[in-house]
Amino acid sequence: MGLCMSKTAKFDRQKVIDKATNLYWKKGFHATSMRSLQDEIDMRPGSIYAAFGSKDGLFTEALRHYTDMALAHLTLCRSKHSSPIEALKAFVKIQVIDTKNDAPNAMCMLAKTIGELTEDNQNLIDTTKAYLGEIANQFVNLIEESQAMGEIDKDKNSNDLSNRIQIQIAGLRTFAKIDDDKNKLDAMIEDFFSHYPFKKD
Amino acid sequence: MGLCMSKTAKFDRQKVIDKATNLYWKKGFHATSMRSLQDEIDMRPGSIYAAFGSKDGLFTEALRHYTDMALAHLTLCRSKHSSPIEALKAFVKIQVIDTKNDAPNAMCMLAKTIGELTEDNQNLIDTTKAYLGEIANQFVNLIEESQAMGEIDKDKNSNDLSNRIQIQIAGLRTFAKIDDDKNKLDAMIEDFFSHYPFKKD
DNA sequence: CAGCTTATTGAACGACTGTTCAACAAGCTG
DNA sequence: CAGCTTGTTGAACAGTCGTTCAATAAGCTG
Repeated sequence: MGLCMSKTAKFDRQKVIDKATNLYWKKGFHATSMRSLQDEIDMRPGSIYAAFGSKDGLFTEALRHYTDMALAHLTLCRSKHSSPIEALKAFVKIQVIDTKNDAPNAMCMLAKTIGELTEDNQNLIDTTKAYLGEIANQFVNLIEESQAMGEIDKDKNSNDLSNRIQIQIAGLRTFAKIDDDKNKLDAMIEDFFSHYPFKKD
Repeated sequence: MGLCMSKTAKFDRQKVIDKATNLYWKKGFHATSMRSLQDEIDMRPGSIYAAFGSKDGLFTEALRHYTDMALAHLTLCRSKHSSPIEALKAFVKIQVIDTKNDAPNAMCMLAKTIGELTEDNQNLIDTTKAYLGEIANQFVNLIEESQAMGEIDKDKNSNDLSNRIQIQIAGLRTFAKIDDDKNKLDAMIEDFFSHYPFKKD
């Protein structure tokens, strides 16, 4: 028996997920209809459901893809800066400032999802929380690296600092939707990383 | 001609708006259907549309009501604290911590709306931004009062400080959906108001 | 009570929702 | 090419969406 005796030609799964992610990110879960997704990714309902199972299923893949992009950004920032704290600052600036130009939505897709969904979609919420946790874990790694280098006080709880960074990103990206003065946003991020609890008070 | 010759008995408009606000706040604009609103406020479609015009119209009234409640909370906090900065801190704690128990949603309804809606509902976004501005103005008033009393450095820009408070509220309320450790949230709020740029660094 | 005005009702509308499935197309194996 | 398996199609489904409107009910005026 051959390993594969059938039709093989398929859509580019990664490209499809990327386009779906952009639409979900821009409009949110509820405001994104399967019809508009069909147009965006140029697939018919049958193919979409065969490949992803449901609207929830495709959304879950979009959340995963979004998280992977964020983690990749973070790794890239780390490679560009010898200082882990500078890498974190650069990452925050990308998320808060650069996102205003090129991204489908100024909001973080994960934060937006946490805010939008209710217990009616508990599994999507749980997935989203888990992915936010993955990003937070990388923050913790960079913070502990920074502490080992003496940049940050070793007495500080790395998990707590990680939480504070996530809070700033969520807050700043919400604020950026109201007032997108890039200089102001940049100054606030600089301030955040150059005062308590990151620098001695 | 009499001033009013007709049926007068009506529903309690304020109570209806309050219930509608709770549902919109909990589920968001898109996930709230007119059918579920009908059940919640116990009115038939014709009455709702006669009184509020549309789903958007009722939502606009809900946003106004939410804003009025926030402003009332702020005024109450001011009356309870001789220090304007303590009043602000108390307000933030109410918004971030107490809201976990009694409110329909841990998120700020205005921030949630800003995040959820797109240019398809530009007028609702504009209204929401204006209401966030009203709250920010009251923050500015309290901050300048605080500066006049010597609590906060007069060189600091009151508008900038107001923005920073809004950013903290948005960020903390998002974070509270993931990790609702009240002690942690309380400590972060205390930290925020007792360090730069509110206290000397 | 009659007559006017206005509030309320709820069935109904067309459009849209997420999803299904029988029919069809396409590539591999033998 | 025949035969099998799998991918793709799009019409169609039952349900829900926001909204309308003719019919009815209810209170005020005269």
